[in-house]
Amino acid sequence: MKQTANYPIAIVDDHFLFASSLSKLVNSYESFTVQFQATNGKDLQQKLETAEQLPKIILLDIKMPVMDGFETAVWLQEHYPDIKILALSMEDDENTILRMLRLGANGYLLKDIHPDKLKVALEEVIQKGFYHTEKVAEHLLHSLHQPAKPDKDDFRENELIFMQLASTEMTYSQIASEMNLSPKTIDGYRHELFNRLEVKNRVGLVMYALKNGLIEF
Amino acid sequence: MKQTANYPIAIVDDHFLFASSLSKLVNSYESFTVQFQATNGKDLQQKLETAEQLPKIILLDIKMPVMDGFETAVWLQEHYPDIKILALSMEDDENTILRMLRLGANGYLLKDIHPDKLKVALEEVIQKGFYHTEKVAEHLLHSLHQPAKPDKDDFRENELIFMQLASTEMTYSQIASEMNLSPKTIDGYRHELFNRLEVKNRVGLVMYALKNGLIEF
DNA sequence: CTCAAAAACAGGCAAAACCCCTTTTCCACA
DNA sequence: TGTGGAAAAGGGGTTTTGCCTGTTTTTGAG
Repeated sequence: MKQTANYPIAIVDDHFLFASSLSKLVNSYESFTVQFQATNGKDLQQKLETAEQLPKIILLDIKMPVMDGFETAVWLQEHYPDIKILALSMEDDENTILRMLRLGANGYLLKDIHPDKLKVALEEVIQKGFYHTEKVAEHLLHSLHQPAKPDKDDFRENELIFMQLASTEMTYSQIASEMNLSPKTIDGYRHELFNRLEVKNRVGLVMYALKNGLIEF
Repeated sequence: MKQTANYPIAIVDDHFLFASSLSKLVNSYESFTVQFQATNGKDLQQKLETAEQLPKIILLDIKMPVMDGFETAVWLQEHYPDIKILALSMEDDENTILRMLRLGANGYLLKDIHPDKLKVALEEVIQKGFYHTEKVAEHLLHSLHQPAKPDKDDFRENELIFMQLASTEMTYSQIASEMNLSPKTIDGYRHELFNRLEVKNRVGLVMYALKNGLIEF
């Protein structure tokens, strides 16, 4: 048996089948061993507290119930800054990637990569501290030329509520009473948002909000 | 080494990392061996043609580029009716499940199941010819009480085009000229759809169409 | 070829959406 | 404490949408 360093890995993904399969794959790499799996951020918190040994790298899914990848990354940065985070996601949405990297992820892998890349990624994160695929780099470069997509933080609470309600069949005056505001204030919200987002009408506003994840549908 | 039956399996999933990981898992079951992986339906077609041995079961993802799970299931039914299909998806949307089962899938697994269930599912499909989790059964029972969600086939081509255009910032008269129809005809489409879909206005129509996958956004 | 169903088209009217500009209210902060 | 800027509210308009009640044209089965 060869004597090589063996790094403990944790996998956080709500898709149990995927997480388990991925474990098998990671365990087949001789330098890495999956220490535990968690199904969301909360679950991870508990498992880290009771762990006798901390994982070196956490493979972190983004879309999860209860506590998603973003929240988890923030929490990890605060409580376990030494653990490297490798985000693992299907979303190749530029905003998502950027957001995750800004939150301190040491790499961003798309779930459709070749398994060999995962091994390389793990190794590079251990050695260099980070890893990025060409695809992610490409996306990042692209996003430099593309105007930044908006975030929920770019809007006031009332604006978000208004947009959510604008996506229903309510008239503006109904929205006004729902929000305990004058119809004229709603008129103002609309005008302001139309201008800022460069949309021409209510449908345009709703589609914009949906496309950018500002409202649920 | 125990001497047990060994069934060949094929995996069709565009997420290469998941497919590869899943292979490891399936290969760890002594009665099953992954014969090949494909990244979409087209890819599967080619690999089946050149395969010296046909897989007994195909683990089939639904959302895939090029040729998705639905198309693939139809094609398989026609060309290789003996191969069992186990649909494997994240969507627990009732319509999707029903549609897949109607297209001849012998089982429907959600990607967040426990890996043990996959083993059971594979075994049962071999023995009984089908397998369904409680969750799927539950969804199916639920769908009996829930009115059936609409399909693209429930709409005429023009209605779908109209709905797609209604989700833009165009006015109805602009939509009319875009579709080379009189504004009054568009008026008629709208009236008809509002009635049938029980929506009150354009936003309601657009949201309905989006929720039911009738239009892209 | 015939005829009934459907699809397309139409006028008119009220309501809602949209637009521009002004005034009041509120609150942070100097 | 009063003041400047932002949020809220208002007045008064045009355009678009939504909803009737119809008529004409197209389509397709027999």
